[in-house]
Amino acid sequence: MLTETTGDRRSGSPQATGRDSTASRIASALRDRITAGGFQPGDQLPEERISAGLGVSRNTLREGLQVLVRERLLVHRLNRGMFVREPTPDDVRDLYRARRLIECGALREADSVPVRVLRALRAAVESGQRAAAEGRWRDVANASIALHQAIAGLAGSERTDDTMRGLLAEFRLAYAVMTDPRAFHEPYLRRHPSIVEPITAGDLATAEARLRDYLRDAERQVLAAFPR
Amino acid sequence: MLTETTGDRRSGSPQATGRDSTASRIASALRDRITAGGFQPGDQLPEERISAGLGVSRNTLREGLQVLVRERLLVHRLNRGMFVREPTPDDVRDLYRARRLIECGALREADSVPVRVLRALRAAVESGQRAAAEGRWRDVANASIALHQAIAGLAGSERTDDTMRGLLAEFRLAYAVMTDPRAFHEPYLRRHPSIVEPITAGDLATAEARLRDYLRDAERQVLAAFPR
DNA sequence: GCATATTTGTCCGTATGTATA
DNA sequence: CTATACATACGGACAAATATG
Repeated sequence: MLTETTGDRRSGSPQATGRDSTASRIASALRDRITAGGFQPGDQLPEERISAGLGVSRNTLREGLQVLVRERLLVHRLNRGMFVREPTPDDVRDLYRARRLIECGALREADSVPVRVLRALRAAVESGQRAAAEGRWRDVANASIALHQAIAGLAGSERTDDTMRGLLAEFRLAYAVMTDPRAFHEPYLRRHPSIVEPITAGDLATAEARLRDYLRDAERQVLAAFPR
Repeated sequence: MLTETTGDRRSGSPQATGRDSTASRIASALRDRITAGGFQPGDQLPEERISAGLGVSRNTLREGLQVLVRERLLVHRLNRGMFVREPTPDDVRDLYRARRLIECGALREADSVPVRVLRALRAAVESGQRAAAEGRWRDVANASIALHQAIAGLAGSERTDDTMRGLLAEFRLAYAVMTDPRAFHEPYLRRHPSIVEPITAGDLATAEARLRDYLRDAERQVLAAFPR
């Protein structure tokens, strides 16, 4: 079931283009739905149904979908259509390699920790713990993602931020195979403070070492959660 | 002048789709032309002219262009059209930050150097020197790019390779501001062997240190080459 | 293995809005 | 200020590929 949204076309002005093109708004809307779990990996996105649901033409929809293919959230099978990507174990290994490079690298290259990043780190830890206490495991995942995004932000590079966003979006697809989000997130939740704490203290080397262990363990556990 | 290609539509069968969609072939064709300098930064790509030149409909062209926007080779100005990106000094700084993270990180994380990478490194050094000797400065740039791509390949991650490809493609746009390619590439050409040599010897730490210096100097010089 | 229905791939025409000479 | 050129977005068409009974 695809539960088409009614579409959030600004009703204020007749054909409010808002700020950017319809195609990019379509891409954002679908990206949000995919990463929020609105589609499952492997689901097809039939052009007719989706375009009707979003209230755009098929051509415009296809423009938007190209972007998501480039972001690896969708795969295109010629003459078959668009499908939500199903990450393989190899994908997971690749994702963790890329994350190690960026996150550990960001910690190593950073010569200072901007307050902006510190605040983001602390906010992520706190909101993660609050969400866990209330059993909102989806929000726990969001907090974890925000934390790792903040770490990547230490590199101070827009492009790196963007790359990281893409990797983490792909990760959400991998999370979808998790049957028990609590069992997965809870142990790592506890380790978040042990990474953020040395960052606060300016000891980035310790933070990097702990992050490296954390990522290694997480990789193992994600892989273990794969069927077969 | 845009020197439209005649298009390589298979004449054997009526509409041979070859292997992948027309949109992605369009994207590849335009990406090649942009990175090869077939368009200058700032050039507009009018839909009518380009689609006619490539022998595809405007709809199909627009699908392909989305990909290049996502790759940052084109910028989309609403109601104005698509333009080849003009990197700013800030972009250059960001690109070098991202490159340092990936290239130096790849050297650090690597625990071994696959023969495949070694061969690529040596081939890049050699073809660069040959091209320089014959004054083919565009090929010198290509060799340099191949070398850095190979270094990133040490990470052993497809996604990292892809990220690197994107960064280097953007770099070609920045090179376009260089008035004198020889003056820019020659000094770095000499430093290539000093980076590859320790890699061959398995001394990745030395290679990383030299690469870091190299990137710092290159960044300075690229920035210096910017007008104003 | 066949006939049929569905979906994709690609094109065209066009109404409307926006910028520029 | 009005042409003119161009981009935006839609809808319809139809062949080819694929799924379905």
